[in-house]
Amino acid sequence: MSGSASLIDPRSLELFYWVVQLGGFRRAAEKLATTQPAVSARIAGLEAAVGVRLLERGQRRKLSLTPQGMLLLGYAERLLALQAEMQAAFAGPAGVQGIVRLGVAETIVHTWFSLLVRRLHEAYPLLQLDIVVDISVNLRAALLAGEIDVALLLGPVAAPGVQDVPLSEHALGWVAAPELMLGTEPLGLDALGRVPIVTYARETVPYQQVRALFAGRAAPGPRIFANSSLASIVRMVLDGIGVGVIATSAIRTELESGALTLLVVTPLLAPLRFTASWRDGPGSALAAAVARMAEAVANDHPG
Amino acid sequence: MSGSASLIDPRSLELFYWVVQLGGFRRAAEKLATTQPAVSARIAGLEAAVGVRLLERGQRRKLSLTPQGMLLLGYAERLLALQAEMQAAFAGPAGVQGIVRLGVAETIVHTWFSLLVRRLHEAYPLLQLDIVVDISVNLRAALLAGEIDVALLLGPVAAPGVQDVPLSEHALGWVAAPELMLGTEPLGLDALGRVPIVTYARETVPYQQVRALFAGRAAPGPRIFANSSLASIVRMVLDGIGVGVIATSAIRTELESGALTLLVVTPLLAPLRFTASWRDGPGSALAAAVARMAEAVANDHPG
DNA sequence: AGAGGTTACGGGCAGCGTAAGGATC
DNA sequence: GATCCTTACGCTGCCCGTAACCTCT
Repeated sequence: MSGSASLIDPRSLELFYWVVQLGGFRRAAEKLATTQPAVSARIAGLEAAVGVRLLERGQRRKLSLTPQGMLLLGYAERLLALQAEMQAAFAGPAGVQGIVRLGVAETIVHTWFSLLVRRLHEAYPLLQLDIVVDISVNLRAALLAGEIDVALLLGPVAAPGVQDVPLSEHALGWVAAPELMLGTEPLGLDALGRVPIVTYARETVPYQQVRALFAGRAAPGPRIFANSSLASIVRMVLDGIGVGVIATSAIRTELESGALTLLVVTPLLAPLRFTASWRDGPGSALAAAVARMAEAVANDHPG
Repeated sequence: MSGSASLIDPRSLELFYWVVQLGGFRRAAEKLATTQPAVSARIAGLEAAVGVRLLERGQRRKLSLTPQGMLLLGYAERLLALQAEMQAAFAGPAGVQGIVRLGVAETIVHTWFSLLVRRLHEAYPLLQLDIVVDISVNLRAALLAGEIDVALLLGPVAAPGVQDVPLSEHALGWVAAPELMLGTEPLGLDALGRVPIVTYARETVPYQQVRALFAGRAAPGPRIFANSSLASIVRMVLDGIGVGVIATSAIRTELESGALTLLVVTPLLAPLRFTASWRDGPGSALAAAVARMAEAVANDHPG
């Protein structure tokens, strides 16, 4: 009957845990930095070991747990928690090692992100980072899909199993190259509507904010140049293509050198509120440490 | 400093646990069916992983734990207990597998032992047995040294960490070949003292009992042939060398066929009280199962 | 001198990755 | 057709066992 062949391998158990958490073999393979066939084989081995099916991978491309799978998942969680506790008890900060997949919004890349990386490297010399830069909406999806472990994004993510800690606020500013000669007087929306507005990509908060400002006005909406690359946006504004809506903290150098000037505009744009967000659970200690470090660095460098 | 190289391997943790429990690398290697170099390597790996020494193997050929070793041992116990619980939850009886090193007193070998083996094989088809037959005093030492997992011996062992369950009693009988013509009348010690007495080895309970019977008597003590092999003892008695002191249950066939006759002797010898004894602790479930099975079989076959 | 632990070295095998094959929407 | 899981296969690298060496009683 139940051909219980070998003993339950703790290593496979971790894989099983992540397969369930992330809802797929492929996801788990990514998370654990291996390949899908390896995951298949290990899960198959686990099922052989317990003698029954653990996962129903049949219908609607959705994985579901068998009753025994539920039972095993419970043990897996307890075992992983205990292991994590043990590792933590022995590995001082200098001994911590592992891979953290970190998603970062571009604004943060252009402010204090490299400082965070440096601090992390000092505190955890063995830590490896896989860095993905993308817009917040994509980072959020990636975090929920388990493709990244921590995200520094416009948050909070506010999803079950995800922790958020607030980082510093970054004010959005209207900026332009001096050659546009928009002056230093307060400007209204009418004045702005006549030049192109250069800002972040279509799915982002700043883009939506700008769009909302002009919505419902009689005058025709402004031309908005959405751009997924912050460096590119800055270039365009420097070149006088239009006015930019950019987090001022990301262009501190250009503002201080006078290459860009800050316009006084009413109404104000709401500041960007970033969070460090990570999936909670066993083994999330590293992710949490990264998030906490980000919090500390952000506090040292207010937007 | 602490060159924390890799993660703590649960497999090595089990080895570490047994090294501490059994007080030596060699013992642990035996227990886990591997070699001493393998144990050395794994412990060294473990110490590299946590970055500190776990065992002091210096002085007086005695292993002692460092403080970190104590800490790790605690985690090892918790982890192993959890693993054992998980295995038990999944492995129905038919799925149980493992190796049990079983020590057996020879008297039991000659009564119901083969039935026990058969029952065990039926109940746990994947169970492997390593059987050692020896006299009880040696079995006790082997059990305490961790060289065997369960012993069926003249008990109880009555040591910390060792569980005892009583098995059936086996009466010791005075027996002789009919040709000796000792009759069916009650015999006294004087009559017995004139013929050699054949019984178990010098370190055994029956030998000591016989010796004690004649101690303090004026008459010269009897000649006692101590023999470590029960088969050999029976052979000698069958051949008329002398009278035997043997557990009657072990020579049921010979008594029923009339090849040996039971003598009526006063005073009576105390019956042999066997126990099934095993080391308690994580992973002892199999050993306990064997002991319980022995108890059941013994109850079915009273001495 | 003998038991216990370490070091050195060769071979076997588990488990991984690549690549091709279904199945299901 | 795209996505996800499974199967097939060759290979690497880990870990074990054998053997020689060291150390302490």
